[in-house]
Amino acid sequence: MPGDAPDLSDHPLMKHLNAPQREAVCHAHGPLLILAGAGSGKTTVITRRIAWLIEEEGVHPGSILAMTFTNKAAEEMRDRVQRLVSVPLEQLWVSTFHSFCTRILRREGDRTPVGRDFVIFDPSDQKSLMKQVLAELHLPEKQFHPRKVLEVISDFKNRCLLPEEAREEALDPWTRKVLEAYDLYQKGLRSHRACDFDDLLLYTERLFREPALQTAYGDRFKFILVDEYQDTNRAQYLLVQHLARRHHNLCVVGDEDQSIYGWRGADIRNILDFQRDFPEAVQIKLEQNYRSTQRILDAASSVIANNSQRLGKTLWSDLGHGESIVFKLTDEGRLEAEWVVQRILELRATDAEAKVAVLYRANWQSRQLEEALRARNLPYRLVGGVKFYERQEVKDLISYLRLVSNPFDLVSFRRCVNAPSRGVGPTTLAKIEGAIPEGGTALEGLADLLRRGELKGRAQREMGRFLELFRRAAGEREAQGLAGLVRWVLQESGYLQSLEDEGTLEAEGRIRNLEEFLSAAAEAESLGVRLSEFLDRITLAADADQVEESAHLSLMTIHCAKGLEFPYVFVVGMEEDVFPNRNARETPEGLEEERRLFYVAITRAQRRLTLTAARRRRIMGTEMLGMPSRFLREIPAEALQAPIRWGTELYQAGEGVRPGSSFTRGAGGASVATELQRIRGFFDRVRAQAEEPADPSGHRDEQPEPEPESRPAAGAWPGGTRVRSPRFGRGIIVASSGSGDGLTYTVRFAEAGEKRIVARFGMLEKEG
DNA sequence: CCTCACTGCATTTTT
DNA sequence: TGCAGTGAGG
Repeated sequence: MPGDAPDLSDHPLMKHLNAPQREAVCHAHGPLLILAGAGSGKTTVITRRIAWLIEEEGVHPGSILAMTFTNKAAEEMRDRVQRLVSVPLEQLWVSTFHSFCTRILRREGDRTPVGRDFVIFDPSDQKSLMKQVLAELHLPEKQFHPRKVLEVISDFKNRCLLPEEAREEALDPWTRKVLEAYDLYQKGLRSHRACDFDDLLLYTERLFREPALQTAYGDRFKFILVDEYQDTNRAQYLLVQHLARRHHNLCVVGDEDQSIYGWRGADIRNILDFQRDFPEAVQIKLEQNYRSTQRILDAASSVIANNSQRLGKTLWSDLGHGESIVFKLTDEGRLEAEWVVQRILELRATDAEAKVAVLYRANWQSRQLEEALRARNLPYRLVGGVKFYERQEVKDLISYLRLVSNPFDLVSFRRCVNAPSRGVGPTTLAKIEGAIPEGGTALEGLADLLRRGELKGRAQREMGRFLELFRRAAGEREAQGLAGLVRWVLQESGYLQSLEDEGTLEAEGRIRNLEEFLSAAAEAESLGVRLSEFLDRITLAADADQVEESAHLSLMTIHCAKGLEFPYVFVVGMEEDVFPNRNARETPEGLEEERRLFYVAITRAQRRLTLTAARRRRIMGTEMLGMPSRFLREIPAEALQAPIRWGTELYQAGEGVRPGSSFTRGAGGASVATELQRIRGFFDRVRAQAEEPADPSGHRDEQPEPEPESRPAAGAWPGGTRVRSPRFGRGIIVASSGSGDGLTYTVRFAEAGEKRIVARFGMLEKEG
């Protein structure tokens, strides 16, 4: 192989590497695109390449910048490089995009609207600020759902558009209103001296547009490496372009088939177009998989082959064919969970140490699994869900610390001023906020109010103490360090006391959480972390960061599982509307992303993959019938332990029932039993007409049997149709689903935002 | 101003 | 199902 002289294979850094991997490791200069299939030893290649640069090319660690998406990935990368090289790596920049940006903004932030002592707002802070904004603009939350508005704003930010710049994108009245909210929201953030997650990227990208800074940092980072490049959004893309413009030593690693963050603004084109951005780029494909058996890879390849947005890779393995993939259809969600638990118990009987993961599409699906696991006393590790730092008591405590760190943070002020309860309600709060001097802080406003004697009774007494707390906090911070400050705040605020007074089991749990927080602070302090950095870390901590790979049984979403591997993997909830998710189903791109997600799920498995579904399931309190996921059809029959007998299975799963229709037992309509009867009758008629559908070898050919729920029925209005509703006014059809009586449109109304309208009831009229 | 109870509504996925 | 937002009563 050219460029792969035989002597290189003997190099310690090349040990156990295949030819493309070696090529990637020693490619030092010029742009490089590494298309790393799942399980192809990507991290090994990246870390050895960094080691190679340092040891063989003599590159100073301080000139290397490596970007990842999670802290965990960053830490692992740093650790592994450190084991390979002989020099200390303090100067090496390995960090997530977000912490990289935070670091830059803390250094150079004088040039941004929020200065360098900003706080980072997490989603709940964003939401409370947004509510404030919507109230101020008199926008009803019914039509301007705070989360939805924030989503649209986030979209703009991910594309590097500030309010003024997004104007031509905002065509309909609804979006124009959102733009007003965006503008006010940014002003709010500014006066709080706060950044949300997106601002970190956006502001940093702005900074790097300045020639002076671009040159300074571009010069400094002579070698840049980006992991998970397929997940970068526009802001991240531009950021990297700015930095790499100088030296062109940009190595990006990614896999377009594992791009699963499109909804967060990730743009798969970034990786698809890398060759266009850097025509001289070298492309290396890593296709040998060291993780899974061939059977698992066959299934994965066959599934992903249904996607169009690809560069194309074919994974192969020399680990042998391995076990067949099992699919189990159960009657009901609870039985599915119990079946999975039963299989795990059997597994444990032969291999007590077996590492198992149960993966699902959305967090709510963990509940039934947890119940089944607890019933059998099986310990497990749940990843994601309610995060530690988002718990009420922890957030309360954090709000004190944030206010100490940045007194302009009004959201935190509002939170801690009445936690524990100090008799400050909306009235007093409004008074305080009204007293805030121009460009001043809430604490100053409060001090003013007290001086003028405008607070009476309990409020006066409590607020005096509250203010005193913050007067002394700075001193305590100096004198006691991080952990000392936390302990002091817990005591002096009366927060701990109020929990102790409660004396309930719940309060005890909260106290334990606060103690855990305290030890986290102590640990950070021992590492020399200061308050503001500690707060940054907390808010930028990700779900994926808390994965313990030593756990024997892990429950997590597929998103969280990306990058991980497990000998035994269960993927549960393989049903239409669950996976693929109901909302993603509407568009081809959405469906392709779901399929990539399934691909990610499959390729987590090393030895054994089990897929399960349920015919009936309680979702949001109502009984739903679901059809098996269309993705199951994309798995080759040869890879399965037993063929999926579609005719029969669909029969029992309730083909012919409108997905999304629900039955309330007895009440006013059909019971589940009579509904099933109806379905059986329907299917009996189908079976009478059609040939025996259970032919195991033929089921893949009878394919594209119309899928009534995804294809709008004939006569349905296509997307883009302008309509009028008596209730919501003028709008435009964004999507449609179902057929017949179930035909449902998703309509973006000019005034009312997006609504789902059942055609039969909605009285929609076409507009000329 | 706080607490409790009721109702109505929503579930993707996360740095 | 469970949470969050609202309203009545203490």
